[in-house]
Amino acid sequence: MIALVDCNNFYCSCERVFQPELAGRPLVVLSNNDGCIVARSNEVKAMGIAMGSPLFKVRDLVRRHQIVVRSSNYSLYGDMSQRVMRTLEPLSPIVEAYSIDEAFVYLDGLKVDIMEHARLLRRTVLQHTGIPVSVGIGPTKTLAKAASKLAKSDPRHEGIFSVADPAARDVALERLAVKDVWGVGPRYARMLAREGIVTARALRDADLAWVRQKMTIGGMRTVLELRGQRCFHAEMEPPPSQQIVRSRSFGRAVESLEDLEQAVAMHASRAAEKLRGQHLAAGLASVFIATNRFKSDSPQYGNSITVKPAIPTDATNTLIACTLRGLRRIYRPGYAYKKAGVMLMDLTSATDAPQSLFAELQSPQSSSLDPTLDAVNRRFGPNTLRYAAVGFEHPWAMRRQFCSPRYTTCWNELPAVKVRV
DNA sequence: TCTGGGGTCCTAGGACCC
DNA sequence: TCTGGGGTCCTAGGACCC
Repeated sequence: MIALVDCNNFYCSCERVFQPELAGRPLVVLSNNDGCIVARSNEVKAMGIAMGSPLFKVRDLVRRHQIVVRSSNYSLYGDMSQRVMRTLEPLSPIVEAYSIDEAFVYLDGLKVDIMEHARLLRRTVLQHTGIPVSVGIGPTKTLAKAASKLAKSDPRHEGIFSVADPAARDVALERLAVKDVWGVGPRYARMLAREGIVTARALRDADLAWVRQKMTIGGMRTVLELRGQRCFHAEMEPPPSQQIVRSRSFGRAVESLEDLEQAVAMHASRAAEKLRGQHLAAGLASVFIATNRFKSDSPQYGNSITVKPAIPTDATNTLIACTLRGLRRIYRPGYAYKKAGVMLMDLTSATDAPQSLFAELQSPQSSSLDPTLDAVNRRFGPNTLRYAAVGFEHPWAMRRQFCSPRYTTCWNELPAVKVRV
């Protein structure tokens, strides 16, 4: 069996650990710029305030119910998450940290009473960290997730629910809405509802070939998992990242190229830090900017461009140089920009990249306006100049660059207001 | 003028997760 | 006035090569 250990209202619970007087009081934690509600205490959930609600839309409720409002503190949550995971580790041979607030705890091979062990997990995490958790138990990850939803649905379960028993499973899955199944998002839920499938049980019993056709291979795996067949296995160490994104909305819209340059340079530098933290090098760097998509009455513009360094790199100044060149090409004056970001892609192991180049970049004698280019050209010869902004190796790649909407689409000419980044 | 078959790589778009 | 920030996977189709 697998137990999913899920921290209740995680960010709110973390805040309460350090401010116990918040216990029992309605509490929300906000996203960046204090824009949206990203965590709600049970009291707030009971008021019907939805996850992701913009704060300004629920101001009245917040005032009326004296809801306590907190900005988010991600280093605190990351630290608390680690404490929870470390607490779980001695209690199971395999603990897979799935997200900041969830872990799959494998009970296979443990000679214990499963419900008793679930109570132990719950009690120990609460004692060691102060975080309340729910535990869902099932033979597959999807069923354990389903069980944890049910554990939270009724306080009489005291935070623990099991679908280990096949006979009880039918009743349990009948009670679970199909939209609450792991792997079924809003789009699939709507499609399934049109087909008359509204419960987890109905999805489990649906025709496999039909599911495969309508929901692709992932949907098929979900159904098999609901039937008790394991398709999603434990991943002990996370696979290396395929992309690294750093982006933020601005607190206030900006118009000037200089402001955007500052933001993009900062994002590039933070993204490069993340990159080096994972010992990776980036083969492509993308930069994107966008206006405020919620302001449908003001002119909209959004664009992105992908820039290719001559060689995969993890050097901050190279990545800043690339992204700033890209930015200058997509920047259009006269718009109120609300968001900017940098994405690093085509990631490879940094040990495969020529380290000495980076050593060279560190050295203070690089002097020209673009020390990165200097270093690259000294090392690889002047032809390496097809570096950065317009750097594509083949004529057809160049053509694609100018034809592909990804690189060139500007929405400001279109009647429909649509911003893509 | 019309016409093959097999393969790879890349991208866009759509879905999902937290 | 004020609306988050990361990620992944799958599929179809286009462009290329021989």
